[in-house]
Amino acid sequence: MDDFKILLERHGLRVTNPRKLVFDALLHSANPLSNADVFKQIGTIDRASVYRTIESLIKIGAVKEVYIGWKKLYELTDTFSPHHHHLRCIKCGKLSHVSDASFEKSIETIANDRGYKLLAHHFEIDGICPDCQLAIA
Amino acid sequence: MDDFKILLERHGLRVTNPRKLVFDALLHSANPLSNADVFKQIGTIDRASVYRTIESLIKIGAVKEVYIGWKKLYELTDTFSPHHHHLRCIKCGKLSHVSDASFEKSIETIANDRGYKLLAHHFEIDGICPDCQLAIA
DNA sequence: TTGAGTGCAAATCATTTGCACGAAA
DNA sequence: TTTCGTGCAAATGATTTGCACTCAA
Repeated sequence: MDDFKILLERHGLRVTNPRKLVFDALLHSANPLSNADVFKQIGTIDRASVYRTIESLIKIGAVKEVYIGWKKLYELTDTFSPHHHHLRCIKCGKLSHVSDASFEKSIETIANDRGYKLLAHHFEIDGICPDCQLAIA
Repeated sequence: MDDFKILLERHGLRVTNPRKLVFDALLHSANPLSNADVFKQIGTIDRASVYRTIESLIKIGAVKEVYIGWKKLYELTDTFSPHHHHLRCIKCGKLSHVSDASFEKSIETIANDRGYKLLAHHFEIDGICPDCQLAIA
């Protein structure tokens, strides 16, 4: 949270209550949250403020967008939580984090081979988790 | 197009003009299209029909959703166009198709290692294409 | 002929914007 | 004090839905 305040200040942004609340909600959530999720979870700030706050937190690099199950969600950037992707169970909705160095490496290779300067990548796996496979069988 | 008609019939769906037009628009487009793109390109059918048509084409497995630059777009499934991912230039917006067998293989490995039954995966690379790198330098 | 599919219009839901007030710096 | 950021409310935009009519089978 201190790092977050410093980041705000470094970008000339004020440390306000809504910004702290949004950051905190994302920090304490195991999964990425939608705009509406953040709004509902906090309860005391306006919808529009949630939109505007998330937007500025993205600008300063504290938050990033991810897509899970075709919805736009938000989570803290790699600065605040380690780089990972999501493995989603389509039955129970459970999300697992995936960190795989060789996978990340092959993404670099793909971009480099084609002469692209790699900036970002987005990745999600949808499947059925072990528990749900048992439940079905 | 004949395969498409057969697919519709196999699912008990009628071969209608809107369905043929939407399929045709996607078939002849080099890039995935948004709902609005399809609507504008066809011009003669209703917005709501585009939504409903795309929805049913997804159900029968003719069309799939892809995310490019955080927008929901549609393209034909692997049945009608080979499996690939997108490499996007954030400067000029150009899209390239990426097919990489070893990459696909590593996705299977990730899912298998974790005991998941792999159903689908979504992947996009954002970068700067060779042309735009030259233009900047 | 007849019911699935369409167009139209209205409803709903998500997101953005303008403005005046409140609170960080 | 002086703006920046917020809440409120209204505007915009995207998507969905109900209904009556049309046309594929």
